[in-house]
Amino acid sequence: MSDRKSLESLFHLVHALKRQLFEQAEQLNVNLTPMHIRVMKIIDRKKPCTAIDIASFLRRDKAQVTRLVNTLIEKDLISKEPNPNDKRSHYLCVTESGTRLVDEIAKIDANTMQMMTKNLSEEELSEFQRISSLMSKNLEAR
Amino acid sequence: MSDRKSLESLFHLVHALKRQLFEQAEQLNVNLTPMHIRVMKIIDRKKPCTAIDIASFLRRDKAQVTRLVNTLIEKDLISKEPNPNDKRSHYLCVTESGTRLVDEIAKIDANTMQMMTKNLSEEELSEFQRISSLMSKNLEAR
DNA sequence: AATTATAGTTGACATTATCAATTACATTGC
DNA sequence: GCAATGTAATTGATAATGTCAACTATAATT
Repeated sequence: MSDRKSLESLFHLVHALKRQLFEQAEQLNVNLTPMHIRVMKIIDRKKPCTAIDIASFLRRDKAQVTRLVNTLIEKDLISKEPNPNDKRSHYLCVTESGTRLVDEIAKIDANTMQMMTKNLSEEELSEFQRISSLMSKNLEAR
Repeated sequence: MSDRKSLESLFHLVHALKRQLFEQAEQLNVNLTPMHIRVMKIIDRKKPCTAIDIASFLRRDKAQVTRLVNTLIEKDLISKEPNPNDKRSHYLCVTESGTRLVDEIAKIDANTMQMMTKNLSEEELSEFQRISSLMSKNLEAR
């Protein structure tokens, strides 16, 4: 069960979290996926924000970002503004209805976070995050 | 960056780990995916093992397990034996070539684990696993 | 014996992800 | 200034993972 040298506990957490995020997305009633929601949060936080910013933050292919962004534009949650420094690029901006969605996301997010960490101390949580960062850096440093 | 109340560090770890597992799978040169490899490990460890055992351990749909198992059978890595207690069900058994693969997997796995946790103490690692378990239980308990 | 439950399979489909090729613009070095 | 090279974004193709619903066959329950 508690195999010191196995990743099962992490795998199970990841899977449970994924399901949780899908349910979160459903609660928003706006037909978006978890990745769309992550992108909304990123655009809301980082201003100005380009597609490349999103791709590099998420460490994802630009192709995926383009498609996620397109859906968000179709749904009038974000808009593309010209990037004065680079005609190839655009600034992505949260619209009014996008802002309302981001507010909803924040509330639901807080609930999830609280549920997930309800019996953990601040120290345990930050320790968990510190170790997560170390491990991902170990994997990425190659 | 180090947002106390965000899951970004975990998300990044998950993504880095996923990439790592794909590379592991490629190293095996047997055209299997990370999930196939997880299933091989499960069948090897749990004897006897049925498809339902795998589904419940992975918390995955039976449909997915059926397909993963079928690929492994096609590649002669596991075989289906009759389950004497239930004619609907089968015992899944690692074949000879499957056993050789499992051995290779173990080696590559150990390398990954070492790389990922190289600057972590035993205590940190087990703390990480303890917290992971707690969080996934929190999410699953509903 | 009839009803209900379970093991496994199959088909359809959504989400996430990557790669390669392309277009348009930007930057660098001559 | 201009050629070469690099970068932002898009599009098409495709793979891996995951879920749901419907189904068959067998098991368990009443």
